[in-house]
Amino acid sequence: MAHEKNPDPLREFHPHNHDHCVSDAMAAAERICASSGARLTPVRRRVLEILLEGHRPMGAYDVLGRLDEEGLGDKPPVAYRALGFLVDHGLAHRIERLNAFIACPHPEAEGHGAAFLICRGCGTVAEITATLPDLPEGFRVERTTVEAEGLCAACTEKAA
Amino acid sequence: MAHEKNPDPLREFHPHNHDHCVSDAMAAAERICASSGARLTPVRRRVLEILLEGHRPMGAYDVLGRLDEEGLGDKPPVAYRALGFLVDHGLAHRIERLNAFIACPHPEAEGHGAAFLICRGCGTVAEITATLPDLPEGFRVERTTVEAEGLCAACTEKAA
DNA sequence: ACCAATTTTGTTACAAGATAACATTGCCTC
DNA sequence: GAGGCAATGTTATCTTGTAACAAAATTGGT
Repeated sequence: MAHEKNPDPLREFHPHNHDHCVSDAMAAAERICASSGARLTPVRRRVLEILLEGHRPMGAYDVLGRLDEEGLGDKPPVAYRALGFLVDHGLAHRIERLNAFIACPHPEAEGHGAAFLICRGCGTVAEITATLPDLPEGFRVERTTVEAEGLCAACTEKAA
Repeated sequence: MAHEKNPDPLREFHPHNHDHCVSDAMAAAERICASSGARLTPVRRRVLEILLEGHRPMGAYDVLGRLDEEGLGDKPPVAYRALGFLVDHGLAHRIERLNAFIACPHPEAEGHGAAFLICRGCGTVAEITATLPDLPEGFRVERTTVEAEGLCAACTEKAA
């Protein structure tokens, strides 16, 4: 099987073989779409690749710029629609604090409460799994946004 | 003393004497600014009142519209600067999912990790205190954004 | 009281982010 | 191959947010 459960949650902050991230996540995306009947069309697939290759949060207009270079579209809705599809299917996430999008590194482990560590030094974002504790009764939670901004280990050292 | 520790965290979802929210929070804001040397100037004070009276998240341009009606300014930086001041001093919070701002109902209980319950039915937002569990070592968290979208009890019933 | 330094306000002009609305094309099903 | 639905193409506009600089007000030192 393909997905161990996110072996090193802070992997993003260290050097690692990034080609594997891309190919693993693309394969997972194919499986997910195949099994749910969702259509991973060329633009959608390419946007996911762009996010995975970028390996950092990208604004919709950053993505659109890439699409434009490749002749895949130059109007905002092109990017927003593809990104919307990816987010809806759990293949990418929106980082609210950054108005940006990032590929999900392990989309098959989903249902999970995703949380994000955002390094303000280097801009790297790591996705981790975090469950919110003890919210009061009487409110039915449907979606959560959990984002922590701070400094990764390397940037903390540099700043010292 | 003024602040018990947020007796009913879901108060926002029920009828309550809202004048008390406004006057209590304004008094707390005065104390906080006085003790920290921050200047609660007329526009800043009025923006805080507007947020408290609105009692729900308001966009910067909603606030600006109110200021304009009152002759206090009609250019975006006027609103953004006042809102920035209030957020910096813990008197208001930014709700990232909504690109909006809401007054903090108990600014003197701060240092707290604020979290927000956003009802997608009625638009009400309640601020609660929640501490994030077990983030991995090796990342120094400075600020957190925790927002949960869902349905409050009343809206859940209506939807049933 | 006066001066210098700092903070706050006023204003212009944009930059950046996002979507509504509608026309067109492609895809699947019967 | 006709009808229905999903996806794309396109226009135009709307919302949100800021950089940059000028002017005024406040503070603090002497």
